Amino acid sequence: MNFVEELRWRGMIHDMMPGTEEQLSKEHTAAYVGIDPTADSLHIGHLVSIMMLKHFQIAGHKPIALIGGATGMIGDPSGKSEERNLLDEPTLRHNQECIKVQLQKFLDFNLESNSAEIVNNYDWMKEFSFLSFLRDVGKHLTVNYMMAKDSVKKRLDGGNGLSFTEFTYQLVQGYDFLHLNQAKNCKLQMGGSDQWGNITTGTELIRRKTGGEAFALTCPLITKADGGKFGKTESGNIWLDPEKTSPYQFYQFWLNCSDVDAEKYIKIFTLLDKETVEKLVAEQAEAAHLRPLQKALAKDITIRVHGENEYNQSLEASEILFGKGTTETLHKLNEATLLSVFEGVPQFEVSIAEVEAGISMPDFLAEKTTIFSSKGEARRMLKENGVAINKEKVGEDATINKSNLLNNKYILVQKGKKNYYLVIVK
RNA sequence: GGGGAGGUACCAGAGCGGUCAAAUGGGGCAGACUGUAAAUCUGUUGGCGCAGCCUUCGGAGGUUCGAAUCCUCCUCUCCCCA
Repeated sequence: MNFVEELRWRGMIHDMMPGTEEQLSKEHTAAYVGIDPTADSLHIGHLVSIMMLKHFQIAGHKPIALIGGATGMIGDPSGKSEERNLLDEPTLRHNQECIKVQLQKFLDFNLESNSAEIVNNYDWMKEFSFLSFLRDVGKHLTVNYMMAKDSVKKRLDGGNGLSFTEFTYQLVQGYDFLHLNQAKNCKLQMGGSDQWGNITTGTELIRRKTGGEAFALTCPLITKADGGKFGKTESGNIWLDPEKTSPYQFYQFWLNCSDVDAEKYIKIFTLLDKETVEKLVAEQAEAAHLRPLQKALAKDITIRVHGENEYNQSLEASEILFGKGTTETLHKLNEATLLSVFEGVPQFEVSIAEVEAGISMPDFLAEKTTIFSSKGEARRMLKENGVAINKEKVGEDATINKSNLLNNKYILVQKGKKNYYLVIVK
């Protein structure tokens, strides 16, 4: 199965320039995707294009990850995007290094023929003078062409205006492609479907300026069945960095996907082959409550990103918290297990003296700890039967005292079904 | 530079002198149902010592018994014309 066929059955192709498939079967090709270096970690939103690179490399081609140090400073008008902050160079470099480490979990940087590579467009844009840019790049494309782009048209019609900077964005990104085309013989750019306009500006620029050939391939934007934004939770992005999103939370994110989404995601975010996926889908249809799809998806991607150990711990933690876990089993857990289960769960400290004296529920939840942001909110939730201590629902009038301690120093608080907090009593 | 419109809770958006802690929708959170799903239904969504009080409607003053609502100045945003 070639690269394009592979992506096709996985539902990862939204649009493709004619001739792309031929180019790839003709010779080994280099392709790139752009990544915004706005943080020192990737989040799962980045994963789609990284998986495209991964498949690309598996197919024997050369993947390039372009860190958008320069473009990130400008702000892509495609979709609504807020004004970006200028990153200073040390931050940029730091982010680039961190991202590289994470990319190594997906791409192979030590191959003889088609090693992955990382480049940063800041490196070639920073010395580029405005005049040279106008002469060497701006001259080759007409404003008419640029205005015909959907992303530009939308903003022009929207009544909100479009700054010159944003308008120019496509030229800068287009120049990246031209640069890589000349420097590294890169002939393909991939990205999300929202990037189509920007990518084609690049291919157009290459054609007009050098007469060379270049291609574009985009994947559909990842959506959720309920229309929500993919990869976001109440607490923000799902990061690959375990400091930002614990392996347990990471694992839970995938495990919690709806059935519809899981089937889509497993094709995109894992390398499981068609046969395996089809088997899992069949199993899901038969015994949906066992959620074979979600489990396989969560397992595969958690191991890839965090490793086998972390996966096993997350699995164990999930079983204790959601499975047969009761107050008794919690009391029976030894300290080491307890701590490893709750690694990555928000923690609070309360003094032993206060616990011995007894603390009222609203005080405990909103004052001694910040599990709730106000006592009113805590009370509300208590009334709604939404708070449990050590897996046992409690009411508004309950108090915290010594009998609630697990291993003499821990209290497990549960807000709703899925949010856990560990209070350490000292 | 001239003219116009407008800044209300997480967002969108009503309210235009008292009955406004502020309609409605979306989003969030929780409960029921379930499979840690989806859909649905219900509750809730400023703070507190919670039948009461305190702080909110861009900012600062003012009018009034009483202001999100009226007046003055400031400020920010957007649109149109030059």
